[in-house]
Amino acid sequence: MKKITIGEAARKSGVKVPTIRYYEGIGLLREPSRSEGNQRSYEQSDLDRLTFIRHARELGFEVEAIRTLLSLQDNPLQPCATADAIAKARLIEVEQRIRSLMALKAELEMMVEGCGHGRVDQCRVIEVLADHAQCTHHGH
Amino acid sequence: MKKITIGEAARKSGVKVPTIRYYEGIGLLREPSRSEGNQRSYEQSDLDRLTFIRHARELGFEVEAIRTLLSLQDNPLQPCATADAIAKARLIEVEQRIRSLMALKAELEMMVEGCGHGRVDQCRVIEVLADHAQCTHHGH
DNA sequence: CTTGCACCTCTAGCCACTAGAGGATGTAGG
DNA sequence: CCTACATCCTCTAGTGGCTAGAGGTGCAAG
Repeated sequence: MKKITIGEAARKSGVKVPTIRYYEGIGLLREPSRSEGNQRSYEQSDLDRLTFIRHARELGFEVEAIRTLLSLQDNPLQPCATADAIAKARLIEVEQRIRSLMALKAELEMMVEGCGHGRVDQCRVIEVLADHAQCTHHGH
Repeated sequence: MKKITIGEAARKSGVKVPTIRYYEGIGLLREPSRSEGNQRSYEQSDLDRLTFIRHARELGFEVEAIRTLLSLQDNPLQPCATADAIAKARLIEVEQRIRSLMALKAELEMMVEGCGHGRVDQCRVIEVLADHAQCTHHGH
């Protein structure tokens, strides 16, 4: 089994070196064995775990959720209801966030389109910010 | 001019009491006058400013951007190109974020739909997280 | 043997708040 | 006037998820 340095692990997993050490610190990643000179030495399974973590982070899962998902991965005979629930909860969050951002987009477009590039006292951007009643979307 | 306490200002502006003090600390809000007992006393103009700030924060503008927008509001004879640029930059950010979230949504839906509610070793959620190659969207 | 990069630990900083301790003030009722 | 009790005050520290930097050690190529 060949030794993988932290730098190599970073390149292969796409997780930055300090972030790998951080994940070890918070217990997402096991403490790897060390070389004689006290340098971390990883195996393929660590790379897999790092890739899992990176992917989950990109999907916006919080570290605590990832901790749960990893422990599920480590116990493959358990029912997957928990994993399902975590993913569903995240899906709902994402859907809400999209809706909210669409409303913001509409409002920002209104501001930008209405800007006549004149002076601030006629600027739609400042005006809309100052007067919330002008928003078409009142969800916020 | 009637005195507005910080609690009233919070209720009327929708900005929480500690956040108002925080905004004062970072110089977004002027230091208000004080009562004899050293309690903050606000005016209508402070409420307007707080509402402006809250609205801008809801639109996702960063505090530094808001600082700039507020200084523009204070100098209405300036050209509004800066305000326009800030709003446009934020619009582009929002559009990118929406695109990215749509991709995440698709991926999460795939995970959730594929989950047969069986055991973890057949769970699509865990599987997709572990194997990035299964993603249809490779933007991340 | 030296150069220079990658590694080590540790602390502090980022953003925009939020929480809590410990104490002072203001107000309504008795 | 006294007593509750909410609200206010300042100050420090914590949140999440890293990131930056200081100050030092290991290791491989030339």
